[in-house]
This record gives sequence, C-alpha cells and structure tokens, in this order.
Amino acid sequence: MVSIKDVAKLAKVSMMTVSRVVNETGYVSKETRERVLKIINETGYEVNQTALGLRTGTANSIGVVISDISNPFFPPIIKGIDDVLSQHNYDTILFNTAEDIQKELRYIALLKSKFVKGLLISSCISNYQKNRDIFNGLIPVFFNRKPKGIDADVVLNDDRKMLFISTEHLIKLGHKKIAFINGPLELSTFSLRYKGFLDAMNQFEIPIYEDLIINETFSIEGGYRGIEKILNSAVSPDAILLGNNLLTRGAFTYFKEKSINVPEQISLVGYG
Amino acid sequence: MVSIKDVAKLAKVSMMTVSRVVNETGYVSKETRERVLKIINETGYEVNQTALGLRTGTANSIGVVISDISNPFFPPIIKGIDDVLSQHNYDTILFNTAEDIQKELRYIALLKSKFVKGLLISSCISNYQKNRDIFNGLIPVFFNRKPKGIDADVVLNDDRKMLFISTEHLIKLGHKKIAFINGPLELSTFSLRYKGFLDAMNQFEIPIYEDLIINETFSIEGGYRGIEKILNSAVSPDAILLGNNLLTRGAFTYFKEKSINVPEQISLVGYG
DNA sequence: GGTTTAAATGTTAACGTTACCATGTTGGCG
DNA sequence: CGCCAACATGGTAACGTTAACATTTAAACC
Repeated sequence: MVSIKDVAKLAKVSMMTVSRVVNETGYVSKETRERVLKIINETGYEVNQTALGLRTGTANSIGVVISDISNPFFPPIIKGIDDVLSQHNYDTILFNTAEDIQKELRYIALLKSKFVKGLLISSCISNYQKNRDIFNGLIPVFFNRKPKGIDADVVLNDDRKMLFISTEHLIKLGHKKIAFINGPLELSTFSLRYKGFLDAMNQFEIPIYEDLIINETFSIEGGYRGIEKILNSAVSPDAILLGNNLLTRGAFTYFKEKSINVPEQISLVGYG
Repeated sequence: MVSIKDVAKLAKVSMMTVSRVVNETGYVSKETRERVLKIINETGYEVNQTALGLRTGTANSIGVVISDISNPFFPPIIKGIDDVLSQHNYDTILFNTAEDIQKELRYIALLKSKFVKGLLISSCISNYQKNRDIFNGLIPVFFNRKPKGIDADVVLNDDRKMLFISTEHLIKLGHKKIAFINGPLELSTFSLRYKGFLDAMNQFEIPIYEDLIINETFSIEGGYRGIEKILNSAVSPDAILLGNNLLTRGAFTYFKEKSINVPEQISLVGYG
C-alpha cells in the first residue's frame, strides 16, 4: 500500500506538501503540484481513511445500525437515509444486528472509534440504563424504536395513533370481537401500539377478550403461531389486528395454508 | 474518549501493561491485572478500533458492497452473509452504492484503508479495466454480477441456465410469441439471461420478434414501460418473460392498473 | 537597498495502539 | 552464594496522516 511518505520521496518533497496537494490547502507552486499529482497518478496513492480518522478525529460517515435487514420495513428507510446523506457528501455505513444485543453493543463500540460522525440506530435494546455511557462522545439518534434509560433524539412513527386509527376502523365496520396479535411489549413500538389499541377499544366501549390478545415473537412464524392460538381459543374473533408487517405475513401464510379467505371469512388489518 | 494512556496513568502502570491486560497476552501479575481491569470498568475504556487498524494493519470485518438496498433481492443475501460471518466472529460492514459508480469507487477506497480484511461486492461497474488496481491489496469477491476487466473470485447464479429453463417452460406450454423484457446487456446478469433466452428459442426453433425484445432500466418503472412498449408494438405476444424481480413488479403494476388478468389473459414468467 | 509581506516548503509532534527490545525482580538450584 | 530462568513491567518506535509552527525564497514597497 503506497503511503504519503512514498509519494513524498518520489516527488522529492515533504509529506506536508503532498498533503497540501491532496487536500488543496495552503500554498503549493504550480510545478510542484503537477509533479506530485503525476506521482500520485502513477502510484495510485489514496489517503488512508483509517489514519485520517485517527489523526483528525472525525470522518465523513454516519453509522446506521438496524435490527433486521431481512425485514422489508428497513430497506426503504435505509435508502432514504442514504439518499439524504449522499446529497451532503456523507457516506453511510450500515450494520445489521439481527436483533442481537451483543452485536449491537459491539457495533456501537466499533463505530465509536471515531470513524463516524454520528449514529442512526433502530435499537434492539429496550433499556439502555446499564449501557448508558456506551455512546460516550458518539451522538446517537434513535429511530423506529425508543429505548428507555437514555436521553437522545428520536425519530418515530406515531404508533399509538396509528393503532388507534386501525382499531377504530374495525370498530366502525361493526366488529365486536377484535383480536390483536402483537410483538413483545418491552419494545416501545409494540407497547405504544398496544396502548393505541386499548385506547380505541375503551373509547368505543368494546369488550376486550384476554384470549384474543397475543404477544408473540415479531416474525412470520410468530404471526402464524398467533393466528393458530387465536383460532384455537374459546372466543372466535370477527376481526384481527396485527402489530407489524412480519406478523401480518405470518397470518397470511396461515390463511393461505388453511384456505381461509381474507376478507370474506375474516377481517384483518395489518400495521407496518 | 478515554484512551489506553488514561487507563495507564490511573492504574499507575505503563500503556503496555494495560495492553497486555486487554489482550490477555504476556505476563501480568494478578494484582496488577485486577487493578487495571477495575480502572477499565470505571472509565468504560474500550480499544479504539481505528488506532488498532492503523497499528496492526488488519481488522475483523468484511466489507459488503451492494448495488441497491431497496431491491428485495439483496436483504436475504446480506442476512446470509452476516450469519456466516458472525459465526466466525467477523463483523459485516455494509455499503449501498444505489447503482452509482462514483459511490462504488469511493466506498472501495474507504474500505481499502485496511479496516476490512476482505470485500464482497455486487458491482454496478461493468468493466473494471480502467480501475483495475483500485483494489490494490484488498481482495474482492464479486457476487451476483461479474464485471469484466478484472480477475477475481465470483459467486454467481447460473443466469443463463435459469433463463433457458424459464423460456423452455413457456415454449412447452405452447407459446409462440414470447416477449422478453430485460435489463441493460452491459451487466453480466442480463447478458447471460439474454443468452439463455436465445439458446432456448433457437433450440426449439421459435421465431424471435425484434419488437418483443426490450432492454429497459431494471426498475419497477422500467418494467412498466417495457410492457407498455410491447403491448403497443405490431406483434402481440402470448407470453412475457421478465429479466429481474423489479421488472416483474413493474409488469404487475401495469396489469393491475389496466385490469389485465394474469395468467388468464397473458402468461408471464418473472425471473429473480 | 533594506524591510515588510506573500508564497513555498519543511519539521515536529500527536492521534491510540502494539511489536520489539530492555530492564528489573523473584526464587530455585547446584 | 552466585547464576539462570521465569515472571513482571517499562521505554521506544512505528502505522499514515495533518495541525501548528518554522524556515526559506521571492516579490514589493517606500
């Protein structure tokens, strides 16, 4: 790997002069600049970003940490982030935790080694109390999910309102026995969705059946299992709410497998 | 940010001793180790990966560069890569070029600064002739697409064969006027798919209509436009092949919009 | 013609880490 | 008791870069 030192030697100038040429700062005579550029071209020299990061303490990149790349919810978001950052000449460095807390902590540590300027994160850690100072200098912005125990900027959907509206919709269609298959309440998204659901049910004075409230892993399999549980319960629902896109897909998988027609045989609202 | 120097000062030892404790190498007495670990815990010290990378010249990460995060083709692949690398204790650092050649080159340069050990890339550059030595020490493995002008390991689908089979399938169903909406032939994937299509058509001696072969941008919009072109052409096809998943989605968008039923009114095979 | 000023280049140190070599300090053995 | 090994710790330099300060050269002014 050719370094600035090599270029300097070949061009018979100091490393600083090469640095000035590369960064277009300070004074460099036309002849020197051309000579240096020629060598740079010949050798294929490029600044070492690691060394640069170490020296200057900053980078032109933003870290993006998401919890599940295979969830179709994320790609459009990533694309949006990437588009905006590109416009501002920032690079996006992406990490997938696959809902693994250890991985998330490791990635944060990796990113903290000052090779990114900031961090966008959809965290799978529901409470940062214990790891409060892990960010230590790196500024996180949480999106999608808001963990407890840490004070930071967040970008969120209004999950509560959205589930209120969804529930209201089913109620206004005349449904009385509404089931809700949701994810684990530790995650802010699911707990807010649950609140929205409860708000609507209470406001319109619709009875809530314990058997029809299921908390499952938020995956296709979880959705499948959730539907199974509900249909095997004592109460049979006339409508089903699903707390996220994967749960919804799981439900559809189930109905397709059992040849149950949606919406003819059952009403279904999927959120996400 | 607390550095090894700070820890050393607080623990009243040299930086080397701290380094030895952290890396569990060499000799450190029990008391010293405990004292150092205590300070590390109190201060929340963590090794700076940038400095480590600079010093040791290697990292425990693999760079993955993909061409379009919003293409649903990629997320499962990324997940697979990530799973395997995780098992081997490697980190996956992901970059999205959004089919932008400049971005691809920049990301490669960024990764080359030795903070990754290797590179998996689905390149949007069809010919690396000009940029042949950009990798310079970093070992790329190309997947999905195989660029020309560079000698490297590749992981590919057998696109030719797959399109042969798809075409054969349509032919055996009795279709005679088969349209093919494909992406740009500069990309290896699309050119191989085209070859597979031609092979099947020729082998079964089915006439090829120029008007029914469309090369479009490989996007939903491209698929939509492609269908439009075909249906407005002189020849009306009885089956349509689509060269990638996005083109297929564009076709479905069109048919849905115009209330054309698939497969009742037209046969369709989408690849990808 | 001497002095200020701008332009051009160089030197040194530091970012945080570890490899390499050096220096103590034990204690066991002949 | 002296010597050698094992253990314990420290000093220095280097990875590639640039900020901050220094120095040299050339032009410009009164």
